Amino acid sequence: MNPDSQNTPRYHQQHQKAIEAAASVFAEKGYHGASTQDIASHMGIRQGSLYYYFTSKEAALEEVCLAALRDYVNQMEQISKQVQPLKEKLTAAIGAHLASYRSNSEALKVHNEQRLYLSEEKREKLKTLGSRYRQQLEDILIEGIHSGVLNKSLDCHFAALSLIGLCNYWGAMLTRDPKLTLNEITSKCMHFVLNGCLRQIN
Amino acid sequence: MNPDSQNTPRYHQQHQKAIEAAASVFAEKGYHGASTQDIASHMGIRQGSLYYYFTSKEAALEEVCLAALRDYVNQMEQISKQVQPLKEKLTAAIGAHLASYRSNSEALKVHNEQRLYLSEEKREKLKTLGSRYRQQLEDILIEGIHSGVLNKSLDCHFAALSLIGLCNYWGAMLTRDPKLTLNEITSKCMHFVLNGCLRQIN
DNA sequence: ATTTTTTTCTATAAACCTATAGATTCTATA
DNA sequence: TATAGAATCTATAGGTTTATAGAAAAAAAT
Repeated sequence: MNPDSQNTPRYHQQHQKAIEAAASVFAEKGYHGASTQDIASHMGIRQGSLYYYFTSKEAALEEVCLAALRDYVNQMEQISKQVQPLKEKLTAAIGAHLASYRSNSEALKVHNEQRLYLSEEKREKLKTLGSRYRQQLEDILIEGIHSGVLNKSLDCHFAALSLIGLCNYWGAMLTRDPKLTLNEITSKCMHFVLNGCLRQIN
Repeated sequence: MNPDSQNTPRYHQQHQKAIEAAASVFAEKGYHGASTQDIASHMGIRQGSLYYYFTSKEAALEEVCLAALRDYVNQMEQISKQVQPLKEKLTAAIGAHLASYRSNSEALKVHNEQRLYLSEEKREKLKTLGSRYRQQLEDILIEGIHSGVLNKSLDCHFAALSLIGLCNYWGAMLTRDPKLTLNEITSKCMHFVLNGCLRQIN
């Protein structure tokens, strides 16, 4: 394959479609449960032709994960840049996280559930991006402490990870149960994370 | 195979070993990523011999999930029966959930992450047990409201599910990062769930 | 000690899966 | 319209996987 060929608009567009198809199929069947045949069928080409866009099945998984993270980190960057009170920022962050499960061709779900099946080397690449995303969330929380909205003794690292865990759980639920609405889950998560379960004592 | 043969002590013991081997292998490689060869090797028998204990690979997954849930629901039953203040009960529940990720041959992890690969029919069977477990957690929370410890307006259903999501997340972390200690994560989860992140206003 | 039953093994059929090579069709441009 | 290059297809090698059948070994019963 001529290396230039990857610069045509058509290549770019089909490559994109291939990533989306892979994301969708991996999300449904898991990495090992999905075949390259499944992915190819999903985008309407033959199994062998897929290798014009991916060098291997594992490379497909890597691209899906990278795309998901890049999208997500960018979104978070936008949110954390904005000058807004904590609650608005956090709502935006949680909402974006949950929304990506519905819209993002399930790529984020694949990242969360299937990235362990990548080789160690490829997983490392993801880690950098992934921790940037956690760090941004953490920064939002730290800012919230400084502005006096959040508890001074909050362990922001633990809280950020917990928030991610919570969003991943409800994000996965959103993809399975169409009756759940994005807004409702977002606001319930917000309330849960901010207030906890205890009775407030005034 | 004579159907009586399943009643010998040896059969029972080996069958148990097979379930544990399957749990361990599925936890590490995922259902589709693991082969019946892997499971057999893990328990020191030949691939073909495994079919003396499982009718199929999928049946193995089902048995692992069922065993995990049964164990877990029993544990929860013990905890919810005890007459204890809410915080103690909840700590015991969270602790038991997290602990099972380390001790339980990873069967619970398999249930949480791999049960989607079961046929719909088999998944249904699990649902009953699974919702009993969620219900018990929910009941603990409801009791907490009545005793005045928890917020009256708490959505116990949502909170119970969120708690499960949180425990699954940290449980998975516990299996990956040996530096994390069970007690520390348990108490941090408790604190997070009870108090949330907001500054308490007195 | 012999027979029966249980457990494990060997060997293999049948299906499936990834990845590649080379032929073919399509598309854009000269 | 002829031609070069891009995109897709067909066919297949080489490997793995699940599941089964029948032989062999081990254990239990007579």
